[in-house]
Amino acid sequence: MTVRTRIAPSPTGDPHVGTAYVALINYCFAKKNGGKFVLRIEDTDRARSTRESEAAILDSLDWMGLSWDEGPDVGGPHGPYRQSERSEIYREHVKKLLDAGNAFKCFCTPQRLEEMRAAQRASKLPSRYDGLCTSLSAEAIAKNEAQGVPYVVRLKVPAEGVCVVHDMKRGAIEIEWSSVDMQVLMKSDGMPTYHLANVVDDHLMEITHVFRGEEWLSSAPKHLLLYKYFGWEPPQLLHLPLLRNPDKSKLSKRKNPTSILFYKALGYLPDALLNFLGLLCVMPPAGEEMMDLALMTDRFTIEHVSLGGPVFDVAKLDWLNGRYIRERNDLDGFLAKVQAWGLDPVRLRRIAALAQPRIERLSDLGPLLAFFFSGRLDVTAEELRSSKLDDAALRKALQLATWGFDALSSWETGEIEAVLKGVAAAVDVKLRDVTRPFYVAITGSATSVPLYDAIEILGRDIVRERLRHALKVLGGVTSSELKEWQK
RNA sequence: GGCCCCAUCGUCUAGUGGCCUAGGACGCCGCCCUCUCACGGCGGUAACACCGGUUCGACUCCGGUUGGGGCUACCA
Repeated sequence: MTVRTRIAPSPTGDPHVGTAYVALINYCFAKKNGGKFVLRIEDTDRARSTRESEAAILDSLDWMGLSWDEGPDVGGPHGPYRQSERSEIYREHVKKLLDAGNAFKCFCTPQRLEEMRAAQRASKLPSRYDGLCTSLSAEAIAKNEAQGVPYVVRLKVPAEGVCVVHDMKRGAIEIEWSSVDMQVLMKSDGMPTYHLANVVDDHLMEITHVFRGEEWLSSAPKHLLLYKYFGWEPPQLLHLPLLRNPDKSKLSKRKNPTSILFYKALGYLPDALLNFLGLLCVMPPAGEEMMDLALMTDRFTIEHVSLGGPVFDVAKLDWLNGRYIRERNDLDGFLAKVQAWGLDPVRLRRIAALAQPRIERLSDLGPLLAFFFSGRLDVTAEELRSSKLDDAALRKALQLATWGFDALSSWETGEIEAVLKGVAAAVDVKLRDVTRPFYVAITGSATSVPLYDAIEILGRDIVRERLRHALKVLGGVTSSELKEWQK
């Protein structure tokens, strides 16, 4: 049997370094065993999935040198590779489950479910669907459907016994069926949930090994149950540890840059970033930690995938990136990389347009534009402070802007301006008064090129990082402030 | 709270019962090189979470404790 692995990102945000890490492991295992590596887009969340995100994820994985044998862009024998285009397949499979009595229609309203969970929480019981709709008569179901009452389809779960999940590294894991929820398999909009789609697709796409994040471990019983209901052989499972922040919590963009785009924007080389991720799952040759993809593939073994959640150590990434810059490039190669990174004609033209009206000598460009070619700016609290806002209001403004920017679906000056206007209103000062500290935080100076353009050109990731830094030098935000401002 | 996973220097890790007075790498410190800095070279700092077993012998096996993490959605 041919080994087939997959990476199945959800296009609901920026391409995450964790996705690249999981992809790398799946890639290495497939290639090492002469198999295929498949890319599938899990866009069953209609509200959050976007084509822009999908494109960014594909571009980023490609940028890092991870190529797939089958996927939405290159096609393949098991397509389509985008779940939103496979609705009919899921519908058929849900029908099979329903007909066999392995799933049931649930007409409970979100309100009832919420009340149910609140009651369960109050009495300290595990949160789990109470099974009300499992006892609905055929007539009641028909009546509801005739009236057009929206419903979901839920998985029937054994009342007792244990499910044994075989993890390739952790061995047998026992989970009580009584702790497994009657998961929604098909949402009221007719789209499947991850749980259903992932099982159906992995089977149909003949995936033999599933290496995925540890966050899926506790839902593995649901997946195994589906394989059983369908009469299919489940793939081998291996749950990978989650990448961590320095404080050991799950790597999150709230605390650290997580987007591959950020690392690209800062001038990390794709080979270095990939090598760095490889150090977390491949044992390098003695005395040498530089590895290209071919070497990592060759050396990959699941025995050397460690289970402890690794901290994403930027200092080590920096060291490795430095080595790639100086050891893997002659001067011409280095120059080409510099040009590709910072002297992209389109970007440069936009920047030049901002600078031209504001300079008297070309040599004014350096100080005026340095912030476009920098990572973190070493801005101090003194520089950020303004007479119009006290520290608390200043922090609130920065935090609200961070949230506002994160929520933007499109990154362009109009939207950016709207966020800042909202922030000004929220802290009750004129726009120009709230804007000043943002100039400092983002451009490093209170006098600079237009802010909205600068923000747009710098990109979401660097802006988030600079706002985070500003917040940090101002003493950070307390959790009570966070709660208060969220309103 | 409940369920589950994990546990070697600050960080990434080697180590699969004796080879371990625990090895490497990053970071940090010192020295050398040197017009500065960086690079490079050399040296140093620093860990088996704890408590019980099993064993002639535990970093390695088992149990408990502690700590960390994940899940607990009509998100993935």
